[in-house]
Amino acid sequence: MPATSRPTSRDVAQEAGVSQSTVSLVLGGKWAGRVSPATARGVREAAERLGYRPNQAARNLRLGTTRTVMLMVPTLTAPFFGPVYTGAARVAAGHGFGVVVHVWPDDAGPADSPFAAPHEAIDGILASSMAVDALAGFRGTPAVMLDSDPAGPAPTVEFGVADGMRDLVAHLAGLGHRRFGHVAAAVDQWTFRVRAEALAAAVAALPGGVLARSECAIEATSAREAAARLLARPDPPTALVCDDDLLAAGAYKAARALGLDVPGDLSVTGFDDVLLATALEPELTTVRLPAEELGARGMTALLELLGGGRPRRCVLPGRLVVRGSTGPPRIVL
Amino acid sequence: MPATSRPTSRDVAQEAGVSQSTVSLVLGGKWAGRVSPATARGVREAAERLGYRPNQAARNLRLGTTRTVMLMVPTLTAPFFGPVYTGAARVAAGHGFGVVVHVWPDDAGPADSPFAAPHEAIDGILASSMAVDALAGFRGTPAVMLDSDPAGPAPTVEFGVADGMRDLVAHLAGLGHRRFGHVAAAVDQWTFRVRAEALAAAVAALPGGVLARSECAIEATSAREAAARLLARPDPPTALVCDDDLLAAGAYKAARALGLDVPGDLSVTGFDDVLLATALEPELTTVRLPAEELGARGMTALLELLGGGRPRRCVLPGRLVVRGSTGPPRIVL
DNA sequence: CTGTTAGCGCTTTCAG
DNA sequence: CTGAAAGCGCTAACAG
Repeated sequence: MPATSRPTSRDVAQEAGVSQSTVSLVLGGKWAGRVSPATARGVREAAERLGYRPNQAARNLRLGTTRTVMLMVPTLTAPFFGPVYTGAARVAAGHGFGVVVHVWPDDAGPADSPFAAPHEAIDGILASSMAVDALAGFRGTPAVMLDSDPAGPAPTVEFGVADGMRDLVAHLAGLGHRRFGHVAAAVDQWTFRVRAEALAAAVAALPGGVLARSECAIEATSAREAAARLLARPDPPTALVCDDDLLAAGAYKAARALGLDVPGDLSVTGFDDVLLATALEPELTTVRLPAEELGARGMTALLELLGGGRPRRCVLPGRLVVRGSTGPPRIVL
Repeated sequence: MPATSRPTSRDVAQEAGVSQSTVSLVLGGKWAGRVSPATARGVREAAERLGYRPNQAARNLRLGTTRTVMLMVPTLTAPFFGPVYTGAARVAAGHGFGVVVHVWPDDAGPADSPFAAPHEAIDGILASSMAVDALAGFRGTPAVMLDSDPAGPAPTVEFGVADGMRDLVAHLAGLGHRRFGHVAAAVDQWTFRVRAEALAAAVAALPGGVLARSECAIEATSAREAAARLLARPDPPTALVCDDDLLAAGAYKAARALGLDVPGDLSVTGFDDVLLATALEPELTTVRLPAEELGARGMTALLELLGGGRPRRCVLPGRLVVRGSTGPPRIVL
């Protein structure tokens, strides 16, 4: 049962008194010197009058295209990916494309239907925060990788995480910190490797700088334990650099359990600047990563790729946002 | 340029030595006594061998269907809707359906393409946390409403928010609280109206129960101010009931600014149980709303509706989760 | 400058 | 029990 039967291009042709192909040319925007301006206007008016919208299924069949792209993300429960989707979907919609999200690796089993999972019918892939082997099994499908290793085969849109980390260390060093602790996400993603390397390099470049590292899952409880391990060391760090805002929340808990004041006794920083950052007390000094723009730029690049272009690598700078969780280290008498 | 040219049903027919229509019947599962079991098996094997997947565009064109449903949400930046999408998409994928998200009302302008926005080509709508008039302009399209007023025309899947609120008040009353403050979301949504009514009723039913109310945007700073207003009253509340976990984070800030200990001087509760609830210190007593299941049940209902059925109203219970943010009120001497 | 025509891959009568 | 044929709405050759 078709939904509400909508006008077809034949109806428009009839209304305008022309042939179907003329309608197609005009509405497809390819009438440069092939259709008279007067006719074109007539067609457009007829289409308008009838409220004509082309049938996507028919276009897709004819063009061998689906006007659908897949956004691959590692999870949707993390607050970071909602905005990425929003940005991607916004740009896609502007070009008549839909976006389906695919969580990978997937916890759920395979589809229990005789028909294909939706990712069997896509024109392109936007893969966020993935290793390159995520695209295995999709060989031949145009893809753009987001927040991923730019050394891979696909074009990328990334954040300037290394610069962000350097800014963070410069900020803390300027306050007088020298002993740093890294509450590191134990997740094998490019972005976290870069964060770790940039942090290590920046601290090493600092006269008298020392860095200890403790790993945890991206989850508050695990982060609290990792932070506690760092703080239990002899000569504990005066600043905890966390790979993610949520980890910083765990660090706050560890500090509070030890009776340490943030930022009086301990400075804490996050990364990403999600909603949580301002929900915490004190508000979190962090590096803002423009997630929605990542999605938007990624989709722009993918559409360019689908159009036969070769998008250039794009780096979106992260911006240091100083709030109340960082301050000068307490002088130990 | 079609992506990788895939085998068609004609290829399968040839491989199996039968006609295209036979393939269609077998693979469509409608061969009950119309095709011999032997032939059917042959067709299936041929399809398997070739790795055949039916072309959705052709199916859609023929059937006048799109196998796409639209999920309408008020925003994607709130952490609540990611899981809703996940649940909906999981069920949809199991039936060969894709899900496109549509944020409404939309901040962005109209599409800048001559072609339809994707929501022009959908089989059904799943509208979450919306007023019924969100479906205006989609008259005729089957729809299921999520977390919305069940009095509307469409089938609904909702949370038992009223029961959850009653449990919360019972918990607080059991601890000894009588003076309540409601940090209320100033958002015109069914769920918040129900929360407010249930809270008011539960407090009114309590001997000596009093309730003050203060509204705010769903945002930590605004919530902090609303909570501060409540706490500045003569005879301030001993428990702050917040419409949302994020609002509770704001309440924490207000308490801390006044030097009040949570839960020693002030009990605070949230609603939803998002990630934030355990990131706060102390961890938040709240009502868990199974967001992913909301999406899954909603999609199940919508598919039933699309199949000609009439899904029954479904209520998913919320569960009180007691953590560290609630305790007995301090006795004022 | 405009119309005619073929066909994308599939489902579904209708004959055999 | 199986095959032949039509047509969903659209686009792109190719004629005129």
